[in-house]
Amino acid sequence: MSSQSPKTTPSPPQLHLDNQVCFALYSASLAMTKLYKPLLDAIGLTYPQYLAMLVLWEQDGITVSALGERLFLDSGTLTPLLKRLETAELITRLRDAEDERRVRITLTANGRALRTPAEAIPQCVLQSSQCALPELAALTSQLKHLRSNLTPR
Amino acid sequence: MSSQSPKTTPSPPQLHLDNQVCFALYSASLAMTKLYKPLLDAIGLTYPQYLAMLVLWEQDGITVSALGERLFLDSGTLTPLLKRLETAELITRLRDAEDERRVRITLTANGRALRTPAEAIPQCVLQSSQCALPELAALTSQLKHLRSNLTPR
DNA sequence: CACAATAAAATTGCACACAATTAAATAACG
DNA sequence: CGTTATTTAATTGTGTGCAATTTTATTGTG
Repeated sequence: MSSQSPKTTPSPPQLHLDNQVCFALYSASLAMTKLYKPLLDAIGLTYPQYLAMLVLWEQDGITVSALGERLFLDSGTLTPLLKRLETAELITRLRDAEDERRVRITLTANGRALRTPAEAIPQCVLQSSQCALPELAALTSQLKHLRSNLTPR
Repeated sequence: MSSQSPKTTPSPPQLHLDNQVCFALYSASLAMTKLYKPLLDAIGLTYPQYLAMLVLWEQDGITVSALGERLFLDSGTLTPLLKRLETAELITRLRDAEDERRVRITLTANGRALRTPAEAIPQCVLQSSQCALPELAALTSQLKHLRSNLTPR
């Protein structure tokens, strides 16, 4: 004799949006990307392009597949992204003479030089995040742990 | 007099990929989506469509903008997504008679019925994540806190 | 009531993500 | 040595995300 419609039951708590880790993760990640947007616009990169550049600043001359392993992305995502970085003259894409299947990504002078303005970004993000550094470090480590649990070997 | 190339300096630690919260967040979120993929394929939803359905199972008849506020997504993302859910006959999209600018999203019988198989998913994800529930709950709350700090009011 | 300001969706254009397939090169093996 | 298997990128097609613009409807103001 409730006033509710006879055919519907309330959604169970385990299905509530705000109880889902997956949504907290998804929405926090999108919010983070939006925070980076204006900073990256200033140096002409998109967020995934910035991640690729972070790897290249550490390991120049890496192959597409090695880059993909660092970023957890495949050639379907990376090939067009890298072509755009090439068009922007930040990298070159060259077949490896040793093994013609491989494509090596090498920074141009422009690409190397872009690191200098990029070095200011992490500090900038830290401040906007309104979070303490140790808190963020702890979160990073928990997220890596979760990621490694979620990623099939 | 080092053996290194004279023009390059090692990338500073604050730029290292594995020291970035943003990348931990980004890569964990993508890994989570991949974990959901086979479960959602079984009920014919993509991951963002599933999130929209979670909201609708809680609040049927909501407007597009209210849905967007829950999901932190705008009409540019939601309109095509909702059209696909309409084509799949899970929802209807109807202009509000009170205010013709608004579009109300209402579940169809199929859409309501889909909740039952969906109820098994969270348990399933929990197990695959190899994480303890309290750990995930704590992470969820930290992520929400971060998201609210990152989201401009 | 006219008319400017505001609000809600939709549209357009660009850049991811990713599954699935294809193409080319190398490795493995009988 | 030749054929099969494997590896590496590229390609194709679908579905997001999001900025910017457009369209239509409502609200606010004189």
